[in-house]
Amino acid sequence: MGLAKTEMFTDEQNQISLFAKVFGHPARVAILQHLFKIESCVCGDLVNEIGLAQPTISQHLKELKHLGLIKGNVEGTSVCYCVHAENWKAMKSVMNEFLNQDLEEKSNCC
Amino acid sequence: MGLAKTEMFTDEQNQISLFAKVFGHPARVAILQHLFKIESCVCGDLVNEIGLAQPTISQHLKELKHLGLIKGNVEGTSVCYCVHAENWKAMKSVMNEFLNQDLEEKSNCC
DNA sequence: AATATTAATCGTAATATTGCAATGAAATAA
DNA sequence: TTATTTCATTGCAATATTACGATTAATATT
Repeated sequence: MGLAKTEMFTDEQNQISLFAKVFGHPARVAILQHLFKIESCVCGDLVNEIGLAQPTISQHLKELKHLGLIKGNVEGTSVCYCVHAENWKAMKSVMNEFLNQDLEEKSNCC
Repeated sequence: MGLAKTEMFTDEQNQISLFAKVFGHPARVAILQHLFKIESCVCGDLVNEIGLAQPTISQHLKELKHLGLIKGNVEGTSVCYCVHAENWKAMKSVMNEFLNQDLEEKSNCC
């Protein structure tokens, strides 16, 4: 079979894995880093910056947008993409709660 | 084609995406949460806790171990898995650096 | 030794992801 | 209108992932 049924897991587990999955490809990491670095909208030059074809970049942007992590503004013939600040913050809090779980020293058996 | 060539991206981007990918499945998130919650080694009862077959859980554990996030100790016929504290901490710092990037307000165009 | 228990591995089917050429849609420029 | 530019969409082919039955390996128990 393919993927596990989401009913098997908690909403939180599904949400974490959805966020993580979108970060699970270096092209999407690169896109996001670039959007952050430029501190502004970035239009079609993502295709030039990252060495992938335009449809491929477009597809990765679509996934990021679908999750709400970025938003796109049409400006003439080009489209301006930005990090969606509030949604990024919300994602961060979900991921941080997961990543910052602490191990209790008392019962570290391995 | 399949996956992008890692040469196209920075080591950091590849590392982030590798960590994220392993969190990109709810079963692995559930396994890790369980390992944290129990605050100790967990052996075969992961199979009972999570509703997946034993080979499937074993495969997920293998991926987590391969990335170094958990370690396994053989104890008789059973195996005890724990979060690898130092490696988890190292992973956290890589992921936090990525997640905690800040947007500059000055040029938020969208 | 024979049996039971636990977990890893193998093989394979089902599904998802990735990448891109080709094409289409929408706005602009000539 | 007729290019031109920019990006989205479609339609594949290649590859990766997921899940599990069957089997194997290793230890424990009888």
